[in-house]
Amino acid sequence: MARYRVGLETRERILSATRRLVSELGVEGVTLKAITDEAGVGAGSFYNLFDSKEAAVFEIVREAIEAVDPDPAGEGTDTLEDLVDAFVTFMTDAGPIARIYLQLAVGRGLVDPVIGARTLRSHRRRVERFADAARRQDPTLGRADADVLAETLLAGLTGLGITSLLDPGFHMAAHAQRLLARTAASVDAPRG
Amino acid sequence: MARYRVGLETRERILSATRRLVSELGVEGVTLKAITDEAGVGAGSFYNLFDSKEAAVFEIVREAIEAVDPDPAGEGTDTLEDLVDAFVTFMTDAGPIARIYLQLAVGRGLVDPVIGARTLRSHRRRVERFADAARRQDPTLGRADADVLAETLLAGLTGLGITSLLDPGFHMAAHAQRLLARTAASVDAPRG
DNA sequence: TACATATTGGAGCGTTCACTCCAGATCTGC
DNA sequence: GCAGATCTGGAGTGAACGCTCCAATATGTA
Repeated sequence: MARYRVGLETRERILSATRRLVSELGVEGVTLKAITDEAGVGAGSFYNLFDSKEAAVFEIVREAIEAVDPDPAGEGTDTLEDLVDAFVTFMTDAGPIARIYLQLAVGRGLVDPVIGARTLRSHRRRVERFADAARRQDPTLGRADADVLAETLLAGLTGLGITSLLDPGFHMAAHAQRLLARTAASVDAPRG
Repeated sequence: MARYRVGLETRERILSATRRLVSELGVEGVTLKAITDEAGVGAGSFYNLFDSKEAAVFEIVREAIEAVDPDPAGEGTDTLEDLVDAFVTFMTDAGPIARIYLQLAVGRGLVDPVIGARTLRSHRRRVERFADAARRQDPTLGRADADVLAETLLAGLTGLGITSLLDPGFHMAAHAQRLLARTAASVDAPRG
């Protein structure tokens, strides 16, 4: 939507403001006015660049997820451990944004079909990446088994992530490492 | 708050209406007016019986969770499998209410400190019940190990529940059974 | 029956807030 | 430096909605 340089700069100012405010107050806690005031622009400028308040929020979440991607180019060089680490990093280091992500993906995705479909799509892509990494590490692993492993691992990570955001004292990294070790082990030797 | 018979009946009508509407439209999607219209009462009657719209929603979620409890009396007779089954039943059979539960616990709990604290408390209670059941089944299991097992298992179940609500084709029961088998097995033989 | 207490409906209050509109300023390619 | 597109602020719109208030009525109790 932005074509001129000033427009692109304004866009960045708005995204920074949105990131700051939404991190602190959550999606519902932030008004459009707060964002435009913080960015030093009028509402008209905002709507010249974004379709809605939500669109700006989606954008900052997207950027935050992309920032921790261990293989942004999609070259297939990431290991299962890389992916788990990235997930943990996102949940712990990008805490406030991770909160927003879950608020949107779970809180809204379960109610709004459009957001739900979007969430499901990105979930499926993530499962596939986890499964691919698992098969690279253990070529004897069948596609179906790898999918189940990936689905289970991701489910566990998501649950741990939620707990970690609810409980500041929760040590997600340790739990995630144990989870990865167990999940992988149970594939090598299905009944220990 | 209700003392007279008519009040108790009104309370039930309001809860039924809330259950119906909120199941269909989500918490934010339902207005107080919709609830009172559906229940055939005025706003005054509603507020005579409930502190807020939210209070009524919490109540129906509480009742739905209680309804699947395999050991409501807390006699310590439930097995790990019972608890996993109850969780799966809640997520699949009570689908619409489970949606509301997650919407509140995750979507709101991560933003509103009061709801967050409440969610964390019930999470801790649930971890304890899972851990107790695990130790009854395997008395050699240490308390710390049981807690880790419970925490991990619950995290996985939560993640699977979210996926199951997002993806109608997802077979949660099968994944949960596998998860239980693997989690338990990995404790008996930590490194397969 | 008389009295205290509970219940009732629903008008309306007070507020919030995303978004529209548009005239004028600014930009960029030619 | 001109034309046409883009960008700008911010007043204003319009709708939403949780909750209060209270006089009238119903209920239970002694």
